[in-house]
Amino acid sequence: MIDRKSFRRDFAVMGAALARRSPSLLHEGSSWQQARIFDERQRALKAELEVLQAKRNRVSKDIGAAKSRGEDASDAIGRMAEVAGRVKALDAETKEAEDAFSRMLLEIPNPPHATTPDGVDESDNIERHRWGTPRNDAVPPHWEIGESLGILDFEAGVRLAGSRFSVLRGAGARLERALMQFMLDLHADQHGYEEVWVPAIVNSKALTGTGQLPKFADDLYRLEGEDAFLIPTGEVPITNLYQGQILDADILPIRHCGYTPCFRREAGSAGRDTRGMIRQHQFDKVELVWLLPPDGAAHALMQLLSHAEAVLQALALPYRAMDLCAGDIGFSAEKTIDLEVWLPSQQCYREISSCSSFGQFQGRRAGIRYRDAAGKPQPVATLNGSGLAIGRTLVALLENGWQADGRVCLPIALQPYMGREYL
RNA sequence: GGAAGGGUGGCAGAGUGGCCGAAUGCACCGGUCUUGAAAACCGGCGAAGGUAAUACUUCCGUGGGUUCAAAUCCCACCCCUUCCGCCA
Repeated sequence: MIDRKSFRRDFAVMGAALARRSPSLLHEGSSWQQARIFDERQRALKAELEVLQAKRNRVSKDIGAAKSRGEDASDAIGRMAEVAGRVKALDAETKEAEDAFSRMLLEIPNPPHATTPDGVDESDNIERHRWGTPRNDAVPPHWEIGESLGILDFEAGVRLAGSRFSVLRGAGARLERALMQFMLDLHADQHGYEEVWVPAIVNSKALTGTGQLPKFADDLYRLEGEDAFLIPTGEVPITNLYQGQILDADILPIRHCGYTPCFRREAGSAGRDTRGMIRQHQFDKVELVWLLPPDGAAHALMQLLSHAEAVLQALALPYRAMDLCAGDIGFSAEKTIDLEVWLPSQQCYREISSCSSFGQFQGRRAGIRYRDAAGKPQPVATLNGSGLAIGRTLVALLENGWQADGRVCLPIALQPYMGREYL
């Protein structure tokens, strides 16, 4: 959520930043425009209401005092009955305007950070750096490799749940498990994250806290008849661990890693990546989450990124890092750096990790605060990134480790977890 | 799912219509004392809006109602604890 005070004070500046995402965000009738209208209305009503409330409180106190002296107060009580009625009506009106204002604010995305480059879509993203040497020989797509090894079964996935679900068998299932364990061990032991294990079902409040709701309900699986959703990413439960809390500054930064399954309806991505396990309704991910004072966020994002990169490097997977442009970053993010792994069958880089800084946007929405040097509660800054998406890592390992003899060579780091060198 | 009890500030816990944004204790912050620390003593100490600063307003699980006035009374809902049922 954007800051209300800045919204009022720096309306033009903030609007200009938002326009970098898309000029349509500022159009007539947009949440941005409506928010301003409701805010003005809400403030005017509140001013009027508070004067009345003050009067009511004052006179009520006098009535109480008079009664305790044994005096008759029926005259004042009669006059206050009318005030009470007006307070009630005005209060309802004020609440309505306030709620409308809040609803609009929740629909406004985070203004991009100054260091987020201009651009409208992914073609405007800017490469920061590359690592590793991509192979250029002909490699079959991962689904062919997996099926011929008997470790990937897409038909079974369809039978059980429909398209975009898959089944792993034998060494494939073990590889999925090995990757989770390897990644968690790396982050917990080498990078100093505290590992957490969290629910894969959360309520709407948690999803509002991190920004998935109210705007993106269509992307989520909702449990029927309950205020409960399958998580689209571990970011939601892990960040919301601290929802509504005021944290002591000396425990910051808080840094968590955690494995969760992720569930996405993929509404609107029909036809994209329909084959294979690049885009599934259910996938596994190891997530990295930071909570910290805002001034450390930029530096922390670079550290977080390096932790995600460490996984790719340990697995000897070539990748590149991309600065996402203002038109391509997610709703809650102010800055995002994607890691894209080389997929030889497609001869291109594909997203495998997304590392974002949210500024105080999520801290404000989720009510996660810390005490600054003056002891004042302030929203924390949050950061998160995939470290990494497991399914896509498995895909990358199959293709990058594939040999002409049909076998797949496993990276050394994974061999202890797999108990073998080849698939 | 059934029954009973309960949700108050960082924590514990008092408060059953006005003098309550809320006793008290702990924790925390500042000070006195001390070589230093502890103890003791003195003072401070919830959040949000609002203001130049005050004032003022709101918040006692959530939402509604009664009343001049609600933490306190009424209704609905949510959550927690314990017991029973079920269960990995």
